[in-house]
Amino acid sequence: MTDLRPKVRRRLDKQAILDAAFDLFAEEGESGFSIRKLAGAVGVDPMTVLHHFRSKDELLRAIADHAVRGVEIPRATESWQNDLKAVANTFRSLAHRYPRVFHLHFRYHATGPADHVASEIVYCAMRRAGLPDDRAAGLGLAFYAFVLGFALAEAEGLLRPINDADEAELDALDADAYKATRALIPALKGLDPDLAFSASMDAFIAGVASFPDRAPS
Amino acid sequence: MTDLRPKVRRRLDKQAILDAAFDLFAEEGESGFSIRKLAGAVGVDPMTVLHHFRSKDELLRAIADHAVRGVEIPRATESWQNDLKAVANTFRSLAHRYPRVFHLHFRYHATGPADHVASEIVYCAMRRAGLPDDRAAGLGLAFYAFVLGFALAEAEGLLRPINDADEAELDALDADAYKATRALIPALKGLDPDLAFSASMDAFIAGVASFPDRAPS
DNA sequence: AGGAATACTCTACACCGTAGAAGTGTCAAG
DNA sequence: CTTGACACTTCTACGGTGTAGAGTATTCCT
Repeated sequence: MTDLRPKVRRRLDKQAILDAAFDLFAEEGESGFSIRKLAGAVGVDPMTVLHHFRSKDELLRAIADHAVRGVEIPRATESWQNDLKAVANTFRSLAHRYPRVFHLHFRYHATGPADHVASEIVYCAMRRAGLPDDRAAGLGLAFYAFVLGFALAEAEGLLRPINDADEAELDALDADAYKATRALIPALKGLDPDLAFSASMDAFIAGVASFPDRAPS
Repeated sequence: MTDLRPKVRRRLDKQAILDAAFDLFAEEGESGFSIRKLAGAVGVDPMTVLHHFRSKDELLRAIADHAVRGVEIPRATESWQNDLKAVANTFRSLAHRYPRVFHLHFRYHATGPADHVASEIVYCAMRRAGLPDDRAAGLGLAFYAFVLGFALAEAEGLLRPINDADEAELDALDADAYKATRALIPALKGLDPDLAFSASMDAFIAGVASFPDRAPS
């Protein structure tokens, strides 16, 4: 009945493979990742990998889980606003740390322990903000999607300050039709993603706080 | 010097290939898409595809462009709030229409005409909301990232109402540690993504409208 | 010790993107 | 009309991929 030994051995190997897989994926990105490369890096036959993970898809799922498993969700505080910001910052810094892995969270929407902890904090915050249950659920999920989306966009390079080529492209736009875009070129050159993120978080939170049909807190 | 004829012929073929590529990708998803399948569907040699698109990567980029090229961005109105919502709805419905294609917008952050039109409206709205230029740039981009992120999350199934299996998983969570999550299970079962989206848009917009250092509108 | 389970490897197959050479048809210049 | 240039298409081939299936080695339980 006590089958610890084989499992110990097996689990160690499986974990070692997963660690190596994560490292390889984080370094090379999805296009540079293959089971054969991974097997080569671990010094093992490719089919050994598939013995532990039934398919590449399952391995990628495990990689996605592995990333989120390492995050520390800060405990809830007395301010729901701060709690929301803390959750948001946690996921954003996760995306910063592993920019090439982060998109897997969308493909395999992980519902591991860390995700449950995070969404509990979000839901709790929404209710503490005085929202009725249906609103809390919807806005909580939307908040989650927003945060993940922002983090992904950032990881994929969508929010980088514009370079000279970008500037030239914007400068070539019609001066009348694109007045605002052209006027903001200097601001876009000096864009601070941290500031943009915290400002937009503040905006969203302020919007939640002033939600029409909320109860008094 | 006048080499119009051959180009006309060529463009038609190239466009036909791109159309077929888009259809195949939209139907099968990225994992079911290959140059060889596409070539088979068009009735042409695989290398012909690569003659028109230098590589698969370039073809995918063209597919991403193709999707966004078809969207109609509504013209700016007198209400910047409505303009923001209109842009948001445009991209969200794009994701609804082509859920398996939408993630390409993150990989190849398209800056085609449609994107310029959309971001002009967003920037213009932010300035009309009274934000200073640096804030307008940051919040405009953040708004964009939020909207794309929400749409992607939805396309990937992150915002579907929970099913019985999900419910059982949530129900199995610790009753004390996950009070809010468990309390919201009924709301999550009846979740309305449209409502969640519009409510969160309202929240964000209300937050922008009440931004501290904005000028009087 | 014997048997069963587990871990691992080898071989093989179908599929992939694409480099390079070899047609093929069309057109402008001689 | 011939010739050359050129865009277009195809053929062949190479190295890479995920993984099914059979075989081997190791380990554990009785």
